[in-house]
Amino acid sequence: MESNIAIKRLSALAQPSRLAVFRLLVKAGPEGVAAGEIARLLGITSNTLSAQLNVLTNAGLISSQRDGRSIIYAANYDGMSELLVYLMEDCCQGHPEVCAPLSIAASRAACCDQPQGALS
Amino acid sequence: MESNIAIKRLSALAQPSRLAVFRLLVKAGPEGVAAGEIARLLGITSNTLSAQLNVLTNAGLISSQRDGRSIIYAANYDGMSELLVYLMEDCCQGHPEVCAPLSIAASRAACCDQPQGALS
DNA sequence: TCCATATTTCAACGATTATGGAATTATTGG
DNA sequence: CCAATAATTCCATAATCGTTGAAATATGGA
Repeated sequence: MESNIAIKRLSALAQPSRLAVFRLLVKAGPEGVAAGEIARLLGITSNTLSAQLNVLTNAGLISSQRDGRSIIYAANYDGMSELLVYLMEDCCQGHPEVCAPLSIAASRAACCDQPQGALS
Repeated sequence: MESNIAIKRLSALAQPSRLAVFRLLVKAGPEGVAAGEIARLLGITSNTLSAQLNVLTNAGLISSQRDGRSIIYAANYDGMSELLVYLMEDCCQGHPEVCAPLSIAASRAACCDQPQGALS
């Protein structure tokens, strides 16, 4: 992952409305939520939300798909995953003991009951 | 973790110089790096760097300690860990299959060879 | 005390960004 | 084709942010 893409994603998430939108979509799962409903749920005007959705999309954090008159937005889990990897990837250079808590936190925060054998 | 703190940390990291500083300190480990050396390594003027270090400090991502004439900065791994947990904490509400790759990525990116039994 | 080094603070400029009103495009149903 | 709904684009304004020169503070050594 390139630095400028990481910046783009961090910038996209570093704004209250966009972070709320992203977390809403993360919670909503792969089915996604229509733009209008996002606006209603978060109390944002539609044109402002449109700009925010555009930023998140350009950052590769969400994707969209038309469904009739609505456009459905969904979180891009791969994009989020890449960012997390980027933020953590240099944490152990010569100091594995330092970021052990980080590793544990990541494992615990990530999915509820994943089999630990999943990591090759 | 509160939303505004997450925003503060994401904002702090969402800037090229600051992300570079943070990753440098993450790589450097707990011994840290003096402000002047950070400036030299990254080619940033000292006053600009001082402002950046202040932002990272206020976000709880780094901490400092005087050593003679120099001030040594070091990454705050706990602060980073909290942010990662916050970003991931809602990813599995009813859809564990979706964020399994994220969990695997987190485990793989985090420390090199941590014993898997470390997670309770 | 005086000087050099290390870092921070202050003030100001230029650039970027978030926001909302108004107009525009796209889709559905009558 | 026309009206209604859904979302986006355009434009202007206000606010925030990064950067730098210059001055100020803190420490160590002579």
